[in-house]
Amino acid sequence: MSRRPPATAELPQMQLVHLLRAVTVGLDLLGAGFANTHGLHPTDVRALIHLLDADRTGVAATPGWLGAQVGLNSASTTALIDRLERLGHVRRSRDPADRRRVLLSVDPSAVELGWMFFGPLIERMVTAMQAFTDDELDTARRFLQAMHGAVQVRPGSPAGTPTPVDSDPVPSP
Amino acid sequence: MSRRPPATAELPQMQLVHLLRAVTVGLDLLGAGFANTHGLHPTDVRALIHLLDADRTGVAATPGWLGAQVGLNSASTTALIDRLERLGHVRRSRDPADRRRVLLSVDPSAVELGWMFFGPLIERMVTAMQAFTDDELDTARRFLQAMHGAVQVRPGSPAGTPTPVDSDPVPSP
DNA sequence: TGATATTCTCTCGACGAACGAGATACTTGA
DNA sequence: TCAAGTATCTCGTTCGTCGAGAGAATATCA
Repeated sequence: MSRRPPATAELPQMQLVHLLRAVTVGLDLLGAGFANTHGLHPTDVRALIHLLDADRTGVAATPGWLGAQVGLNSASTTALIDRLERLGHVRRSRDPADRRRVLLSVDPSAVELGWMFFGPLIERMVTAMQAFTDDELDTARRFLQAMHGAVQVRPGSPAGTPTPVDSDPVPSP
Repeated sequence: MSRRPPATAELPQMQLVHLLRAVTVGLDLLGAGFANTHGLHPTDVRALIHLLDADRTGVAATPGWLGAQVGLNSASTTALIDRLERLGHVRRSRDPADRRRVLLSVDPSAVELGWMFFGPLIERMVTAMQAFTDDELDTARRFLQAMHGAVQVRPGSPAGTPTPVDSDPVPSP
């Protein structure tokens, strides 16, 4: 108890921290539920999200890149891609420019799966956003960008942190 | 592609959705990094967070409750608590009122661990919040609450969704 | 009171995701 | 051409998770 920093517990800022974390927990549970509804593992869902993101933003997805995104070993990444390929959600092809590399392309079935997950969620979110003015949404956007920055650790993240993410998943507007 | 809803891709709302998801991904990776730095598993970290929340808000934590929070089987929940108990972060004790139930109490070491994780993160977040006025922070709070509501699914969540959470992790202000 | 159903937790055996170490294929620079 | 570096994959092990079911305590009703 005495170790607890003095007055942070009641600051309105702490409400926001807890709230943000609650949203995160909710999204995680949502993803986990969607995963075992479709015979996937939570990691598979996360991987699919990253692959769809890459597809959407034109980033070239390779096993190494994907492993970095989801924080996985190379061995585990291979196994992950094997699973997704076996399910028909992803295809491997050699990069003609650098034939060491393998390029991952998402199948339409993966896109469809993505929309099955995100579609209703996005719908609920967008509906909820209708209660806000454009200015307020812009404030929320700036706020989330600030939080996104606070979450990205780059300095002395002690050993084993799988976060050397090079490409920002959210391209600045 | 033809399955993609018409014009959602470029709406400013979509920016917010992607941004929120990016923050979630960041927090997840942060948790995973913290986990294997301390010889824990991501699930253990999530469980500790819930246990600390319960401790903070005065909710009685039991194995069943914890399992529901993290979306785990009863067998897995037992194993999870075994791990945490072996590490000295949690203690089991019988509920004197209902002697079927086991009450979980967090050790000070767990609280310390929690602050090692959240301390720096909260600091960065609160610092980032200083760039916002009180009104703006209030807008952000309302926005996050709306998103939190959108994330909580209650109706026909198809089979296996582990989200029948009864107690709101974020007590309304 | 006694019998039955319900609730909560734990044990057992099996599966498979993730890891570490090392092998293989390709590219780049001297 | 050869060495060093990079990208991916293979092999064997560990351990978290699951399904099924047992045990203990409580609640319900005749």
